[in-house]
Amino acid sequence: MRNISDVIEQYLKQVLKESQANAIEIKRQDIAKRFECVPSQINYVINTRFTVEKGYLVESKRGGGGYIRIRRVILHEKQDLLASLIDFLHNQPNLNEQVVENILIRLFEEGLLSEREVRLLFHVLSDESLGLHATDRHLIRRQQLLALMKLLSYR
Amino acid sequence: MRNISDVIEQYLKQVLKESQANAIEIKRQDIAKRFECVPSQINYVINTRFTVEKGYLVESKRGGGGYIRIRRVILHEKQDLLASLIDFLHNQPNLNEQVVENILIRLFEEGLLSEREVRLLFHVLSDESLGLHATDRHLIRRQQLLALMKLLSYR
DNA sequence: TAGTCAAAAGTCAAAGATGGTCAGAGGGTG
DNA sequence: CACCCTCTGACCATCTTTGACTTTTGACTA
Repeated sequence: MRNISDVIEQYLKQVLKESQANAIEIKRQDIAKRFECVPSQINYVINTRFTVEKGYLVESKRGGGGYIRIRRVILHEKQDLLASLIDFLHNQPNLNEQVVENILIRLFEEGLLSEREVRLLFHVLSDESLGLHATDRHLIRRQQLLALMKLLSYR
Repeated sequence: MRNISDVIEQYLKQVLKESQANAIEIKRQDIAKRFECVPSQINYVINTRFTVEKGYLVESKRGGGGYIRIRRVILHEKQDLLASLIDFLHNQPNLNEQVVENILIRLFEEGLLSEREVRLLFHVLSDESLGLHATDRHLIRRQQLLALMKLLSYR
């Protein structure tokens, strides 16, 4: 293998495969030492190889007792729908309540959200809840809906 | 477990669970000795892990015969829980990710949200999703969480 | 009763321990 | 050569641990 990133990637995937739990917890420093590279190399590997689209979920904690946890997740089969909604969100400047509702209902119809989840989210994303000026509302909704899509992309 | 704070947290929660009274009384010095740490470590654990929004109440007394009493607050009535959280939201200026997570998990523990709903909402209310400056984030979170409480209050 | 002292617990800031980010240098490939 | 990955290190953010100093409380003493 030609570069260290690939080697580290393979190593992590191997460990992941061997673990029962679908998840591993590593110490950045340890891995860096094992492969004799700088710690930030590990971030590079994770950012380029263990992304959500590739079916991985990464959490971490800093400070004493810190760790990086990598989890294998199963992607939802409706990636196309999500991609098109994400695309829509990026190009639609006007995210008023009606548009938000449409999106949420669409997600419900496609089986990605329950009725109750739609209600919760709609309430949280409503004009009343957000307050603010219209432009800010649109902006925040876009970001929050995008975060939602990202979460829905796996089970 | 990685760090002493987590260990002490687990220990205290265990003792709490085993006690009949929903409350325990400890001597700071004793706990510190048991885990071989400085006494103020205990304060750290209490301040970071046994917070109001997580549903804990802490009282203490100094001097001879001093103690620290930790009480688990259990609110069987949905309205009581929501009222106390609403109260908390109004009085807590600092609504960072950790606090938001604590609140959502509390709602889960008391049966008002499912695990998945917690994940959805936490994601939507995360730093990453909100972007913005800290103060604005806190503000928006307060409003959105209050909206959530309101919705949850009528079943 | 007032004063003193020792035994708690509290506070806070500095030091320690991790992980994250980012921009620029380095290298391989079409 | 141009471009796209990789690699590196300086600097940043966050959580934990530690210890010096402070405050509170009750018992004992004058």
